[in-house]
Amino acid sequence: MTDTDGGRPARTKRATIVDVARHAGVSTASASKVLRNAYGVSDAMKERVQASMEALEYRPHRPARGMRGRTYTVGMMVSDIDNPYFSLIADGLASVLRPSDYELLVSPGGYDAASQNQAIEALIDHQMDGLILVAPLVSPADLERVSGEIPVVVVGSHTASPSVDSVSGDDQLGSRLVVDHLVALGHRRIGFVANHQVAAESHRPESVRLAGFLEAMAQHDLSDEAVVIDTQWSLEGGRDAVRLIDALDNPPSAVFAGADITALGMMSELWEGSRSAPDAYSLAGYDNSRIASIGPIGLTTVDQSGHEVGASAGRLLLERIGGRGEASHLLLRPELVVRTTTAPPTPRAL
Amino acid sequence: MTDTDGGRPARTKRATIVDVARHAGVSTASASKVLRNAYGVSDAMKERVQASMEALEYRPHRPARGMRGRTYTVGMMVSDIDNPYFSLIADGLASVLRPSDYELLVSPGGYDAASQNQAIEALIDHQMDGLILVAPLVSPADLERVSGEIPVVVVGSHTASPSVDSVSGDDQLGSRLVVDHLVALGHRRIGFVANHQVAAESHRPESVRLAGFLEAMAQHDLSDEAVVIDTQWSLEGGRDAVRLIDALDNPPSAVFAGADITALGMMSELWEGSRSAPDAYSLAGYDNSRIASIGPIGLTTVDQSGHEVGASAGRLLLERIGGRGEASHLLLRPELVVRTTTAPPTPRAL
DNA sequence: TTGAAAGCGCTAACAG
DNA sequence: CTGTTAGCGCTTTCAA
Repeated sequence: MTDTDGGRPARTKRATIVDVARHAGVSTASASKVLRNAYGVSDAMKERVQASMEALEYRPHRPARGMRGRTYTVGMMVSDIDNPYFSLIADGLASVLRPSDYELLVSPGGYDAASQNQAIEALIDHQMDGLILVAPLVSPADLERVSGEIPVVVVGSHTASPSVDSVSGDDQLGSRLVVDHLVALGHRRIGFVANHQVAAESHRPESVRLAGFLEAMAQHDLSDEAVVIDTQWSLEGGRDAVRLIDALDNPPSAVFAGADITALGMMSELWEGSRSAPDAYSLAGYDNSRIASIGPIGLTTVDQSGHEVGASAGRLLLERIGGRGEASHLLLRPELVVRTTTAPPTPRAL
Repeated sequence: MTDTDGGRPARTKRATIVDVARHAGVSTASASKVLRNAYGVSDAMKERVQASMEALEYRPHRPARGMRGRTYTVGMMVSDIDNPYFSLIADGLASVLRPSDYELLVSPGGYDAASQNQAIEALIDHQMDGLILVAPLVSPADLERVSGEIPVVVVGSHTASPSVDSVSGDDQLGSRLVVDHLVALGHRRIGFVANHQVAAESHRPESVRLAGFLEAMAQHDLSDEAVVIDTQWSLEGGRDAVRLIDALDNPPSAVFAGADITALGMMSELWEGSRSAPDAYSLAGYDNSRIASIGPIGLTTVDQSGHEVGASAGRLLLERIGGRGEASHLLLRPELVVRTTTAPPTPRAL
């Protein structure tokens, strides 16, 4: 016991709950209770312990907490951290987590089901208290399995699962807003850039947006004028879309790109051919990512209020962790943001 | 036990290393050694244990590992997950982490020193094996303290600390590339948009880029033509910059925005006044974020190869965790990417 | 209201 | 080369 070394400023070990308890002259069990705001501690003890925690600069060791109870950490799985929309979600999430003493950690899961599954498992292995999965590519069955182990809120996918909470924008409505806008402008033949899917999965936003597009066209008696371009929702996919449209016999006068990123790829490709929207054709995106508002871009798009989505997801997750039993599904109302890439159809010289 | 009930989703408890050991008929210590690829296990045992791990779908519990040894997780602190450049870094990082069995978790630390410090502490509390701090706003003293507890690689800040590794672009050179390019185009009076700092901190990229700008101007005998505009590196700061430049008696014919995000703000503001680059003045950014390459934007900028930065940072961190003692500092060579926002000066009608 | 003590799943001495 | 055993820092019965 060479503990009599007092005076050395170089304290290298961090304080544990045992140190706190000793410093406050109480048992570790009591210190733990104070730490967790648990039931049954006198105010006097609470104060004393908290003072000791401050004095020792005590910070609980999360893995240790995780061994028995909670880690007070929630994990968020995204495909890629570079998505302006995800960032808005993270912001909203953070805003509800901050006041609670929960903390957020983000895992970039990549773009395929296998690597996303791995990312999710890693989050579980870390003993997170709950998970936010943003537009996950995993199968419903996997989702079910995961939600058996840990509270899960899915963002972006339209699930009605009884074991998973969800928050998403009303993509059906969003598509209708775009079509209504384009039709009001005078367009009749309208294209939709679809995100190619191996298997049609009705719960994914791309499916809902496509369905919404087709339905809205039908409501305008324009089913015959709906043209679906099948590529990928990405910069490169947008470029492909332009080429595919160019190859069409009867091209549309307006195109709903399905996602901002696709619209940006299209704008880039058009630009390289010395063309632009809305001159070549009107163009609308979806997401209202920050880039869409930059002057020279000025993309007409649909805003889904990522911040609100994230905040709602956070609230749902906290409720779930707190013990709510039944699943809760939120559908948020999107809004159309009209900018400069949509205009009445250009009369074509024949 | 109603375990024979075919419909019930079976296992609810996950396998532990004890289960694996029992299943393989060995001690937990041996199972642990196999798990860690540790020294001194016969091939026969290794095989048997690995088979058991597969059979039981064993996945190590990270908090438990963290209690005694490593968590095999590295944490990355960024201000905001929505930064295209950070995403490139994360990609590069992931590419070197994947083959090792390390995993990456990202913490959005926000835009002030206090919240970043908190994020860093949280990462430490999670018992991460190492930290990547991207352009951290924390003080050198705090950095020193942190690096005493855990291996740290700083990305983006030019530190020469003996206890912290670092990887950054050669911002001094980057600035010179831009100035050389603009001067070669025929510009003489050139502006630099500075990121306002409360205290001048020479290690921060903004300081180095400013210094590099001034030095390059001096080398061209153009010190008198260097005009520094003091705002913030953000979309809004870019807008301010345009207004500040408009108020100048003798405005520059070219502006180096210091960062892409600032240049984008400037483009937006110019656009709203029906102006654009390079007509109003030539404009260059820094970072080569993905948006910069979008056709209608076409921003001339400096590429720092985020992927390479991230990969290098990952390698350094792994080495450090592996036991390397002395600090290592990498300076990566940036490259100029010329696009459409820079051109020879427009002759002004007087 | 408080405290003693038994683990959580894993790793790291140390024996055999 | 393999096994036994003692914790890591915390939470949680269960007594006092």
